[in-house]
Amino acid sequence: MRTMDVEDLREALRAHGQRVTNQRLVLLAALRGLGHHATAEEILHAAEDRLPALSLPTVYATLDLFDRLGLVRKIATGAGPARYDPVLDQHHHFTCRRCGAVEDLPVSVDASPALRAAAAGGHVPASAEVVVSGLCRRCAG
Amino acid sequence: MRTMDVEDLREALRAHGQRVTNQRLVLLAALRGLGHHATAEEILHAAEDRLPALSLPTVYATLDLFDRLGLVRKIATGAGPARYDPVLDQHHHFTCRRCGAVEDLPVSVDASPALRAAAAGGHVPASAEVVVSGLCRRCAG
DNA sequence: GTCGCTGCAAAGTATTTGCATAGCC
DNA sequence: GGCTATGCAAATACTTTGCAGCGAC
Repeated sequence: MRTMDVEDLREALRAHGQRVTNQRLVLLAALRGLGHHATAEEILHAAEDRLPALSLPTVYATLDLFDRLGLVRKIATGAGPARYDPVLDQHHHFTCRRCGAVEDLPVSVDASPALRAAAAGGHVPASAEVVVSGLCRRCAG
Repeated sequence: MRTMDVEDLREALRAHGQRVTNQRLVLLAALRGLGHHATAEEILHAAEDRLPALSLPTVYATLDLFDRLGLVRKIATGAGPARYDPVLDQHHHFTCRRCGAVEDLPVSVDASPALRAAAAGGHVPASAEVVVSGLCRRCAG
């Protein structure tokens, strides 16, 4: 699968009538560069050398925009701050109940019955994923 | 399936060396009585006539205990406060991105590959569920 | 009687809002 | 040039913590 680069982001933003700003370009690159499911604060720090005046509210606003455009997925863990996942293909998640860590589960599960059930209930489903929760390696050990 | 009643809760608490208190008995009954995926505050209000001095920290502590004992499931929505689900059988959830509402999806999906993948990754999985997110009837309309 | 649960107050963490300025289109 | 995004400060929302007294065992 093709990875999302700067040009793709420009296009996606324009297609939705959103402005192309440095903050948006750098923040998506920073999240992707971190290579894991980062928090807003981690993304802020990762981008600070390129945007020294960057603020946390901007990070939240930008990630929220990306989430609405389908460029990232916000993952609320229930333990600590939300994590953000750059979406490149369909995958599922493990989340630790104790520390809030999130890890990808590269398995294929057919969740379409759940999507259909949500639609049948009158809702407008956007995505379906399997969430496994428990204790991560670290917290269990 | 049999529903969890007061006697079951007594047993479950004793089996884990936990004390059987009025707050615990009333709070589980209140959550079950509400008939939906309630927030801590909703549960507090639902129990207030039976326990006028009940406090929100106690509600949180009690729901957290129930969650650890597997009597309820905490559902972090990412929009608004967490919801709590009295667990009686295996089911999945729809959550609204905008208002945080949670609804059951009475479908059967085989999520066991995801459980196995988590275990293979060194984690200790406790449960797996399909989470469909999107806009609920109300927010979409 | 002991130890854990509860209630209260307070703090802490995560996230959002209001407003003035800067910067994209 | 108009209008949106950003940065800053502050506020809000949610949840947890510390401690003293009560109640289960």
